[in-house]
Amino acid sequence: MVEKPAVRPGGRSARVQRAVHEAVKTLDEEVPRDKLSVPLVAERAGVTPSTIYRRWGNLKELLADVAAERLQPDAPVADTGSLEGDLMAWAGEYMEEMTSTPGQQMLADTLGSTSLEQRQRCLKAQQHQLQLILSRAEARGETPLPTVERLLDGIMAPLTYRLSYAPQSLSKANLAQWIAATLR
Amino acid sequence: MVEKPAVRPGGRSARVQRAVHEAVKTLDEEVPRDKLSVPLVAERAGVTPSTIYRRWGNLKELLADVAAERLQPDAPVADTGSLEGDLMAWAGEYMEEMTSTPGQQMLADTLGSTSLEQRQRCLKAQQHQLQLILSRAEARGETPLPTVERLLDGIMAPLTYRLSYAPQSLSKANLAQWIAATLR
DNA sequence: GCTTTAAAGCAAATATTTTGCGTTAGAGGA
DNA sequence: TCCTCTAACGCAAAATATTTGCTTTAAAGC
Repeated sequence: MVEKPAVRPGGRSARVQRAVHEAVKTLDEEVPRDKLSVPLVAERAGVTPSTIYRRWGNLKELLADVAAERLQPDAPVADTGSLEGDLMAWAGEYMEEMTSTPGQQMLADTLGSTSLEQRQRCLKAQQHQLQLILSRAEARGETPLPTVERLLDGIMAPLTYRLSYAPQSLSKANLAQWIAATLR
Repeated sequence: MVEKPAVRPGGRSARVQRAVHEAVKTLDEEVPRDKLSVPLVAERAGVTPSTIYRRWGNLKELLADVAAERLQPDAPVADTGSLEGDLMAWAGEYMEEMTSTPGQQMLADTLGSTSLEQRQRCLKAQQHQLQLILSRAEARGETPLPTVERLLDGIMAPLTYRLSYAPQSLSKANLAQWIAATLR
């Protein structure tokens, strides 16, 4: 049904994937969104357009794939010493990243994609990060601890909702309030 | 900067807009999404493709425009006799609509659009509906009343988040719980 | 090494998008 | 009511992008 992104992870396939992803990321900073095209990406990546069409289908899905990958956490979550602090640090950084122009693009790319798969990757990553934060809180002996689900509904959901519908209305104060209310 | 959708509301312009919107809506039920194209819509609507390109820019923006329009409430909100009941009825209907395949498409179309404008239209509509429900509750003497903002953060945000990231995990029970927690 | 094959390249065939210019319909004034 | 003005549309040619059939390449597995 759905092809895995890297059937032959070690070789040419992987090289092409890296080159194409890299090309998308650099071009996205150089050209306005409506000028970004498959042939342009292909040229920068040093591959033929048909390779991209055969592998990703169309520009939209390629962009969703790249965005989903970029949303995978690369840096470990900071340890501030408290659950509330960790949440504020992590979600605050996420908020900052996603209110920027490229961040807004990434959000639109993932949410606009036809395939649920990419969004599920992002959700998994968020769940994983939150679980990590919760485990640390548990090790510290903080209690009572909320569930990951509760953190998603209480913090990430309103954050994401506003990132999409009213990004200019977002502030750290908002975030702090959601976190406090969710931990109460 | 951003052209108003109907500069000459009474005439040919409006007719073309209606025909194009109508064409998108019917075609969206007939052909798979990746077969939907501007030329196809143009033919069905009885206009030339260049008209659509000049007016909407590209397919993505056209779809976002149509989706935003469809998300404008047409039916008045049911009056169930209580704030909680009204919220459950209204949000429940929304949830049902948006978990369907065309609903998921509409959501992706609006959230994937480059222009914030369309999403703001949807937000305005939701705020308006919620305000209506709150006003009725106030007339009934229900108290204390939450703010519209609180309803958005507590109910619509988690609903929307799950509609995008994990639609299969949604249930009426979830919704009821968010509503109850938000009114508490 | 050899064989096998998934994925890439190439190029021709289609399809879509853009653009310049002529035409039309409706808004606003006389 | 008629006239004028112009935004929006139609048309068709040019420019781009997408699809497709076939060939070639490189990496996996023996």
